[in-house]
Amino acid sequence: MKRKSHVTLEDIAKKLKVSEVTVSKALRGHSDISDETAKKVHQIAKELGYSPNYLARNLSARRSNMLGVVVPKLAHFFFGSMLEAVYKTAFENNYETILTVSQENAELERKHLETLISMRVDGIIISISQETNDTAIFQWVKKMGVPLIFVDRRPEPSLPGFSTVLIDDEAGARNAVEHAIKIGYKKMGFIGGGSSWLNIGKNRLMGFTNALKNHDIPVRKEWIVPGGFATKDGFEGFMRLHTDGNMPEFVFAATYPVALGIYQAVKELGMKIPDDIDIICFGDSDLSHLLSPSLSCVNQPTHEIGTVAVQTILDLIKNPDKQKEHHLIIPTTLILRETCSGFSRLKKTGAA
Amino acid sequence: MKRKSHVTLEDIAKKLKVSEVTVSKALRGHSDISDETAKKVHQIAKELGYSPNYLARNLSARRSNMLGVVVPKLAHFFFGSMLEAVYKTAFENNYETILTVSQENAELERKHLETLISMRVDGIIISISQETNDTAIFQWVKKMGVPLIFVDRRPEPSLPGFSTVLIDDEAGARNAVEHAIKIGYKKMGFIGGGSSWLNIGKNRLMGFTNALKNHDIPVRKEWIVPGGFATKDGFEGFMRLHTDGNMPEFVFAATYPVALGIYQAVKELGMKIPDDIDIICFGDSDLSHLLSPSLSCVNQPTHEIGTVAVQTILDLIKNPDKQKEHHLIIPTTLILRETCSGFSRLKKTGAA
DNA sequence: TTGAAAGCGCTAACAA
DNA sequence: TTGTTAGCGCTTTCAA
Repeated sequence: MKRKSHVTLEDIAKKLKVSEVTVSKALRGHSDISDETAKKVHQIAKELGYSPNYLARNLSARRSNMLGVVVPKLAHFFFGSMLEAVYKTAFENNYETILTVSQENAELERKHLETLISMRVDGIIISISQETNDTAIFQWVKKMGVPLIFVDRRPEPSLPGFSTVLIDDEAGARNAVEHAIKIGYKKMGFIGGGSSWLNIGKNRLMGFTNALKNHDIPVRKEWIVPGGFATKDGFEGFMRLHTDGNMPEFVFAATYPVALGIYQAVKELGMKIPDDIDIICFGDSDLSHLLSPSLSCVNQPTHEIGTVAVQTILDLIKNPDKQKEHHLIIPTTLILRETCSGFSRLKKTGAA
Repeated sequence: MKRKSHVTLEDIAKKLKVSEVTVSKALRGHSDISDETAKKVHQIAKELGYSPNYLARNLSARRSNMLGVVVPKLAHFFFGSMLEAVYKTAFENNYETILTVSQENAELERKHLETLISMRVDGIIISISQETNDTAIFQWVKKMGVPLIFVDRRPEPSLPGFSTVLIDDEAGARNAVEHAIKIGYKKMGFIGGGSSWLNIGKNRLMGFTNALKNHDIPVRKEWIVPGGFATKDGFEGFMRLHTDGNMPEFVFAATYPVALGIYQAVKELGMKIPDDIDIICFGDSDLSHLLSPSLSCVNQPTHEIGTVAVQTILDLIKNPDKQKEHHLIIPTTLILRETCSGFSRLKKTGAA
């Protein structure tokens, strides 16, 4: 494990016959130092191949310039895309991003939070796992003096004292379902995202039921199939609906992966979208438009979420005193493609 | 930026009237310490809410238990999926993963490598950007005494002194194209992945040409459209092919995103797969089978790559002396779906 | 089994 | 503008 030790401030200082402090300041562009000295220092640092030791720097300075991030999944378009923006914005603000993945597992999530605290990150951005229902760990993080914000997914009910950057889940789902109603659908189903301690499942379902209420359409329990947020939840959910017989004519998928699972189930069952079942889902992806039929979605601006999340946490880091809560709600847009288009409905009514 | 300071070893030591060293050892399960003392120490640590300071620990111990990772893109199935395995394997081995994203940009990649060195990661796993053609930075990393391995993408020609975990690109592409030839195609095209300083583009193209050579089919330059590895490269590549007129009957896509771009172009041009053009691509995704027609692929075992990459770098970290190169080549499998199936070809020859 | 001493490489006061 | 002093919180000898 031993390796030839790195060049240090001391090496540069000795070579130039100045103090370490002078070198340290010069390297960090401190205004104290004369242009001449600064130039020399940079010169020698380059010659010697100096690489500052962040461990030492951060330990000494009592801040790490690191942001901790916890997400439930990586290989999903939403998180991958959001994280690109997080990395970019953090980098632009001179922060390093320490990413951890909970794999939708509450225990792993807890360990990751402990690790991030031990790494002394300056702040934490988290999108909680679908299992997380114990909020003690977040209180502990807070007690450790590290600001934490929830992005996209937060505990339900909301946790006082923590800022959030959320999507307008209720309105997004409601608008989509009202669109389906306008086209003429009356038998409405909902699949996925059922855990009652997560905001996104609850609010999307609420948007769904609100849409039905607004149009005096009865909510039928047997057409609401809760579950997780993954592809397999969509697949199994639709299969269950099918086994029960008496299908709805439209389903709202709680997430994009859920919609993929539904596509898969529909294909296996030899059914057709939109003829046998029509669909809109919450969340877009770069290839929704390549599915057949192309999938209509409630679009979440993934990059904006990532960017705003970083800005929010940086603000909290820089102003630890006025710890008032920020609650940003980011609006969605409905993107209509081939599913649930007026056209597909017309075809059907014509045929009926 | 100030915050109430954390609990330290000293706090625990004072409370127990033992030395810091004893506490440090006890907390790390060092064999020196009596069970009794150890128990007490853990007890108090818990009571006080002690969280070890990794910055201090790593600075003092001269190793960080951190792995640095650089990938070109995040929102792509291949990297997202590979990274899940990297995180998992690293975690199981008590390593933290520091992920950085180059966005296919060589300059950013260089900065990230410098940052990782400054963070004093114990080793680096990198999949280089499609722009990277200056290898000096890798030599510099080596000089800094930090082991680095290339995974999936490495500079071309290969860089002596660095271990690699690669896919068998040549064989994967060759087998796929030979399959297409067996089905009866003779007019063969290749789109994407053109930069000659990246192994994957070069070797996949080589597999393509080898397949043609093996079957005495002439390689036609105008049907080989180089470019990058992204969706837009596939789209633009296919459009160029179309503008030139005189299309091939089959194209091999250098990557999965390239194939998506081709699907998009085909759709916009009002053409049909596989009737007008047939396709196989290098790299699978969780929803290839939902495309229409479902896409046949050369499957790369993403999880295996990530796992093996971590194992390789850990081995290098643990045995810095015997620095012999490891070169792992991971085989691929051809997954046939609706594109380029015998069936689709039969239909066509029947119709021709 | 325990602890004293020395330092990892850097930065933040404060003096000069 | 530069340097001195005093840590940051921990681990690694090595002696007791």
